[in-house]
Amino acid sequence: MGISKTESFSKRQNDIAVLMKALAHPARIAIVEHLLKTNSCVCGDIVDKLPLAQATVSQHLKELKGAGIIRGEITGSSVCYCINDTTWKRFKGFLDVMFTKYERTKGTQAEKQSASCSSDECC
Amino acid sequence: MGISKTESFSKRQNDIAVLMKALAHPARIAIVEHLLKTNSCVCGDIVDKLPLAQATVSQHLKELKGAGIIRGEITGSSVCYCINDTTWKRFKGFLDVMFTKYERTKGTQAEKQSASCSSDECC
DNA sequence: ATCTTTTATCGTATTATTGCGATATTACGA
DNA sequence: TCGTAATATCGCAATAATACGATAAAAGAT
Repeated sequence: MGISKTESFSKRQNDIAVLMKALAHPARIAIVEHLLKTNSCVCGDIVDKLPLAQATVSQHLKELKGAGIIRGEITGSSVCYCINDTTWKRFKGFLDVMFTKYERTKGTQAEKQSASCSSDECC
Repeated sequence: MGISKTESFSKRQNDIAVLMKALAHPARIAIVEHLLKTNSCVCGDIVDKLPLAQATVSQHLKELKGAGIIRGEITGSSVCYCINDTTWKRFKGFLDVMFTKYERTKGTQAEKQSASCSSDECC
């Protein structure tokens, strides 16, 4: 997507961005949602569920795996995918912090923001 | 980023992907974190805080705004940015559902998954 | 050994993103 | 009105993502 000045940002910010990017495609959301629902994650099943060619699905799986969001285990000639607990918890942790920050700021400035950011001092 | 078959996926999945994509860059994470911390969101302040040219920051702001994550209000010759409450809550809602699904599946299959997805029936 | 099934990788056309200088736009002040 | 300050947009070069057919690689089955 064009050169990115990742080195100018914190590791934390880059980590979050990597996870978000991995989920920044409806096919990958579909894959993750499928894995969240059923833990049955043979690659072929995922290919069958998605309206994309096998090669394309494989590429999406690779990206999710690259970001650490899923793990794949070889079982004979098929591969079994599942959510990577460690990363998923880390992701949830990042978001919890952000959502908490939001609530805190919201709460502090409740009156000022009542008219949804249209007062002089809202920003 | 190349043609995407968005029409093949649900509105929900596309909506989530759009929000994730908007946050899939460390600069945009930095902007959102800044807005979460201080509600002071004059555009110039953000430009000063980021190691990017003004034009580039403006483009990132536009993308965040396009996804509905932030809102911009014109105040004289400057623009005041803040988190868009509606979208932010919707985003949190999407993620809450995913995290809940995860906990549920995890709980249900606690024994099977004990060895972290390496048993025969894990997937 | 050969064929089949399953998944990954390669090659490639198309399209999107990133970053920035240059320039336009808008509001304010002298 | 003219100049200045604050943002947005344009245009471009460089790079990354998407999708898929073709093909490779690995494991089972016959």
